[in-house]
Amino acid sequence: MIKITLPDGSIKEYAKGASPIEVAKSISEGLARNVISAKFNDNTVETTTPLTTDGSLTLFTFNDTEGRAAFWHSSAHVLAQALEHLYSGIKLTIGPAIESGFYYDVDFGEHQVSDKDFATIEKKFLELAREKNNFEKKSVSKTDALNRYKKEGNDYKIELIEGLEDGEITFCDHGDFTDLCRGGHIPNTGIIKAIKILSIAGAYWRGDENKKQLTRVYAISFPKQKMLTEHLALLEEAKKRDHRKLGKELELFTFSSRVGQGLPLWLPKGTALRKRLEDFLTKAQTEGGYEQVMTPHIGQKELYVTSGHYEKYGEDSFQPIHTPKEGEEFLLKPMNCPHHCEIYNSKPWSYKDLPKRFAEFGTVYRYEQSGELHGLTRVRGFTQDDAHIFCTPDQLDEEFKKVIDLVMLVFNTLGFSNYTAQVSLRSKEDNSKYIGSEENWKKAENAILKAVKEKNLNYVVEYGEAAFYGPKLDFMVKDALNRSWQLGTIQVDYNLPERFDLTYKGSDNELHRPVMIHRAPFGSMERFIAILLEHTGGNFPLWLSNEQVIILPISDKYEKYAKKVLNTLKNNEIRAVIDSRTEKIGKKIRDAELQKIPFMLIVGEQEQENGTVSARKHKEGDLGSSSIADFITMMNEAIEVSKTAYSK
RNA sequence: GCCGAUGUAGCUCAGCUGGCUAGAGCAGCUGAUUUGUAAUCAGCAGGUCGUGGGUUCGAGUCCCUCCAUCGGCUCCA
Repeated sequence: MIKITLPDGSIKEYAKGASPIEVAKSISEGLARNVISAKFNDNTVETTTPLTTDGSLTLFTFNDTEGRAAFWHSSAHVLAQALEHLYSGIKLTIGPAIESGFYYDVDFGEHQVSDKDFATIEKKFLELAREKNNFEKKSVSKTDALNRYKKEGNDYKIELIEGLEDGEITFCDHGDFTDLCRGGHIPNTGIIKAIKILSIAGAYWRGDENKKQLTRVYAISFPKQKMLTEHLALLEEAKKRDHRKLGKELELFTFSSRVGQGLPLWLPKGTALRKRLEDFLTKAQTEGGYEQVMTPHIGQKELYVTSGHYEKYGEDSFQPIHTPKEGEEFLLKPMNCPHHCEIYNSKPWSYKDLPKRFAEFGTVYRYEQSGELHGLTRVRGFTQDDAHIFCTPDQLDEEFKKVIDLVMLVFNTLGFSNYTAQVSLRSKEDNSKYIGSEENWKKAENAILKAVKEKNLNYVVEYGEAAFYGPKLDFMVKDALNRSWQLGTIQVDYNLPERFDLTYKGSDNELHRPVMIHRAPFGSMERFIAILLEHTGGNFPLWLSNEQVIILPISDKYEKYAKKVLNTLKNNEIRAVIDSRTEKIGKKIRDAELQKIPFMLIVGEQEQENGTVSARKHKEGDLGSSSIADFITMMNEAIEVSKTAYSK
């Protein structure tokens, strides 16, 4: 007998060799039906794996992340099987589960696959799934494994197997299909009831653009058809929050192919919104001891050669601007730091002057690859809410923590509670793309790690994500379709101060090197507004809305009174407009609702006589009538609340 | 940059396998209506069908180039 500890702490005895599914059966038939994956002593096991020792067992259903991973990973096997049935001679590579579904990377050889083939693939998939074949894992010797794929001529699998230790290689069979696999499957294929091929895309083998590009088939599967239908409906809903769609509807920004790819044009309403965000941050920064500076949009090439940016990005960026003078070259400013370094260099500093905090809404231009451009989140011309802090080494920790506080203020005020703090460090393997001494990198990394710990931030460490001159603390936020974007960023830099020979006079009367912090709480105005749009669906917090109130006269007889109300609101710093079209009130309300204006004021005969307004709240409806003064009081309170709505 | 898809009026879309002057709704303009909590009615106007080439008696429809957009990959100072 073996003793099995269950998640609730209870311990039950089973015959040696009992499988997780048998354990589930002993608890309830219903559970046994739904169990699709299991973990035994922290190892993922098949539901049919015989358990031979005492240990703790966790059972997973589709409701668990682990269960879904097993479900989707198993689905990838069936997808591969379906593809092998439909396309002869294809080479399989890898097929993992992802956050939402799974994919399989395939070398289709001569075959051309496009979205017109999705229906056929789905049909074959379901046909194979319905065979209800069990997933069976087996150990294979390295030689046998290699021989199998050598026979098939599948170099990808051979490469994978060569990276594995003999003795740890396993295959998984179901029906007529076998794949190299470390395991973690659902009991049988019959559990998969619904499948949707979502898209196909090119993906480089091993993520290396110098290697062959494979075809990646993305799909998602479910144990019930209804779940698939719901999932697809959810995707449709998310598309309605797409910032590109909302930006157009709300007239915030546009693009013109004549101006150029990735070069956003800010419309009046978008500009007003952006200005409001800039004002909000400027105020917070002024309180935090920052000083505003301004620098030009171009700089001599030498400036970026000094900073190291030219060597790193010069070839793949906008090329130098030439002047009538021989050999004179300017670059469009791709970042503000070198300019700010030169501002620092404009006079000698004492340790008593530091820290200096130079802030600028600095517009920069980067030649992003055409395939990378994406609405406002990835553009070629954008404005960073940039600042550079020059401080003594002693001040670094304190300054870094203050910047974290500032980022948190921004995120809390705008409701980004769902962020990931990511400590972006150098690659573990290849340090060739970074500049600066090992010692300085270590110091910078330690400063960041110390600060996040002292600030009690939940953070993840990502290797290979550092900037070439230093490590970063990045604040990642997801868009409507769950894609992660870097918004806020804080970077510690010991390198640029050296390259620009920045100094300050210490109390010892010697020259010392300051440390530099690069930081941008929004990241860029463009990307931040894009993500804000997707999070709010265009229903901005009241303090940020361009039009907080729209006045809707019942007919043009009440135009005069409407204007009086408008002026009263304006005198009280409430942003309002009048809809004076000769439309029926229902139409005006509908249009105001579609424009997502937070409050509507209906004014007609009654209101004019009594000096009142009838308020209506966006999405919520009639609030009843009140005096203008009472409405203003209510508005001012609501605006204040909207500034702190998300703070804890 | 790479793989795949898409591109018809300001917006959302129709236009089957190539066949008469390219359609609709909304938005716009004009007129009528003076309206009470999500669309008043009528009329008018609006498109070199992304661009340039080609095939054809004939191209929005088929082929190629380029441009732009979308989903990924790679990249992201």
